[in-house]
Parts: sequence; C-alpha cells; structure tokens
Amino acid sequence: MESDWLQRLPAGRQNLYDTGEMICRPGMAHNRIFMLNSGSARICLSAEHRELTLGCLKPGSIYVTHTRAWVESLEPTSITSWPIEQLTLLIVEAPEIAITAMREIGKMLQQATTLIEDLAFRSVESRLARYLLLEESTQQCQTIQLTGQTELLASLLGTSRQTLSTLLNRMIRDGLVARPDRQHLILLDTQRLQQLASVS
Amino acid sequence: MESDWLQRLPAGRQNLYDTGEMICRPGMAHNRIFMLNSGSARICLSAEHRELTLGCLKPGSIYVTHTRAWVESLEPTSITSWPIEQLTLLIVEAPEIAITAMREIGKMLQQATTLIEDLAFRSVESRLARYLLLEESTQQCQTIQLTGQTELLASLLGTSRQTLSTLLNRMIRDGLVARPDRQHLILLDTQRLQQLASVS
DNA sequence: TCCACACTGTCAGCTGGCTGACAGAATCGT
DNA sequence: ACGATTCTGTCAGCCAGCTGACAGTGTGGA
Repeated sequence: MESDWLQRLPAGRQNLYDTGEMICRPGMAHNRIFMLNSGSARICLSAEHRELTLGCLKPGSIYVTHTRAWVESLEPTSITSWPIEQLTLLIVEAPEIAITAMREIGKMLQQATTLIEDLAFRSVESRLARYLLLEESTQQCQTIQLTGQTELLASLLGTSRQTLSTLLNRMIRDGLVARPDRQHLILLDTQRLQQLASVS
Repeated sequence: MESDWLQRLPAGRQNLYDTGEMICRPGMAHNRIFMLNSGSARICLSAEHRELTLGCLKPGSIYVTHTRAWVESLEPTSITSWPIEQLTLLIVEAPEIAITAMREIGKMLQQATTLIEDLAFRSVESRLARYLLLEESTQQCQTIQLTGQTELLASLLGTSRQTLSTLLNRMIRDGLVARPDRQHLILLDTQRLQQLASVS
C-alpha cells in the first residue's frame, strides 16, 4: 500500500549494505527518506555501552534519516532513497500521499508511546511476556520464530543479555513456554503470560 | 504559525475545563484534533499508582485525542476542537497544511525519542540536569520558573516525588543551583550540570 | 577432527531508585 | 489568627536489574 505512492516518486538512489553496516547514523549530512527493498535492519538508540532497539525494518518499510537513531543492517540489505525535499514537492501535487505518510508516522509515534510506557512502568519480565504474546499474534503460528540471538532480543526489551537469559529460562522451567530449538519458542500457558504482561 | 492554518478550518467546537479535569482519555469515542486557546494542560501516561508526564500544552499547542495518553488541564483551560476528518479534507484542498502538520508530529516523535533515551540510558540525576539546562535555554532568563510543584516535575522526569526532592536538595547543598523561592531556581554551575547531564 | 570463536546459562555482589512513614513548612478558608 | 489541608524534606529498608566472571555448549573452518 505504501509502496504504491513511493513508486510515483522520481527514481531514487540505490544502496547496498553488508551485515552489520550502518545505513544511517545520527547527524548525517542529508535528510533522506528511504524504503527497504530486501534484507532487514534495526533502528536503535545507543549510549556508551548500551543499546536499545526501537524496532526492525522489513522489505517495504519506510524510514527517514534525520532521526537521532541509528539504522544497522542485520543481513545484506538493499534500500532506495530520495532527498526529503522531493517528498515535500510530491505532497503538493498528490495530497493523498500526505495522509498515508501521516498515518505511517502516527504508527511510529504509537510504537514509541508503547515503549515509553514499558520502560517507565513495567518490569523486564512483564515486557518479555508482552513481547511473546505480541509475536504470537503477529506471526499466526503459536510456535514463534525469534529474530537474531539473545543479545538482540535483550536490546529490544531494553535489558541486559544476562537478565533476559535468566528470565527466559525461568519461564521454561515454570512451563510457561518451551524451546524446541534455539530459534523457536512455543507459548504453553497463554493465561499466565497474559497475567505477567498486565501486572507490574 | 500553526494557528494560521487552523483558522482556515470551519468553526470548531469550544470546550472549557476546570483545573484537574480530563480533556481526553485513552479510548475516547471520537477522534478529534484540538488547539488549546488558554490555560495549560499536561499529556500523561498512567499505570496503577504511577504517572509519567510526556509534556505540557500551552496556548496555541495542537494535539489529537486518539492517543493512548491522557490530557489533564492544569488550570482553567479552553480548547477548540474539530473532528479529525475535517483535517483530512482540508489537506486535500490546501496541501501545505500537511507539511506543517507533519513537522508538528515529527517534533513530537523527536521528543518521544529523547524520553526513551533518557529512560533507557540515563540516571534520574542526569535527567534532572538535562531538564534544568533545557529550561534555562528555553526561558531566556537564567532564573528558571518551575511549572507546578515537585510532584509534577517528578512525573515529568519519570521518578518519584521523594527521589526528586532528595536529588534537588543535594544539588542545592553542593552549590550547583540555588532556590530563591519555591517556584524558582537559579543555575549556578552550568559546567558541572552539563557534566552530570552527559555522563551516565 | 580438532581448535578457535561466538553464543548461552548462571552466580555473587552491588546499587539506584522505589516505598512507606513521619515531621516540618506553606497555604488557605473562615 | 488558627486549625486544616496540602506540600516538602528526609530517612530506613528493600529489591529489580546491572556488572563481571566463568564454565558449558554450539558451530565453522582448514
């Protein structure tokens, strides 16, 4: 749906990135809007020795470079980008684009709000439970596929590798979830997970 | 500048609120855009027994009701509101409005990012220092005016009343700031505050 | 097949910040 | 002018989660 209007833009610049390369970093020279064609990337904030992943970009996702966040490719990734001024011009010509774009930004704001709520009010365990339930409903299957390893998930939940590992293994011991193999998790006791997710 | 284009909208609905009244709460029936005419209000998230203030609205500020946040008036306040659909229609007719609106939303996203960074990476003391320095540069004067009392500032920094009080008084004892009276603070040692703000 | 290296689990120790409690200061209504 | 109410400062006790350390488990290359 979004790609629909992006295709009407004049031809953009193509770029390829290797695993781990930075697609953009804060304070980059030019303000561009880009769409991810293939591969995947994570949006993250970072400080001294910590990182927090705000979200992941998949093929079709749109993002802008002028943020205070970094974007790092997680696998070989290709993007198409345009200077932001072209978007402004196009909006004048085809206003319905603006509405779509605003909806996109709104979604991001929504996501940011959720994250703020989580960080401010909820324990790591609760955040983990919420994440699991959310993933279950996003991927239709009840066996959920983890992206990357512990480290990445930890930074997605805003915690340390160790804490996440401990918590996850406790959940397994308590029979809330099972892990058939490294990359997959099965939610066994949705009831109790929901309880964990809502309380504190 | 924003009020400029809002005035071109068809006449909106006027509403008055007393101190402490809720202007909007999450999951409200209709999705409206509003502008604050007079008074002030705070945007906040809340859980069981805690609250986090995301920001304050002043005369001229624009906001929408469909968020997961609450908006509470801090003093007798008047707003004008329009159903969100009217904005959509107007964008089609006068596209430059969209650009302004997107800039507004962008600013909010920026603010949200800062908050996330703060909550995830920084200590309360550091956040307090940042806040003070920011207020100093916003209000031109170096004697800064506090809005509301300790409780409100605490929730703005995402901490408890007690912690904030302790920290602030320690800063006073250490000569970083002075407090001529309840409602005002003078920054004495900007240098050290900057240090606190950047580290940890 | 074996070594190197990256990922994972777990533990002990520490600490920032929360909570509840309470006394002192301001402010307000009548 | 004096109770009542709200706001403020401070303290002791507690705990979630961070850190560093280290052993165990994969996994891949030559």
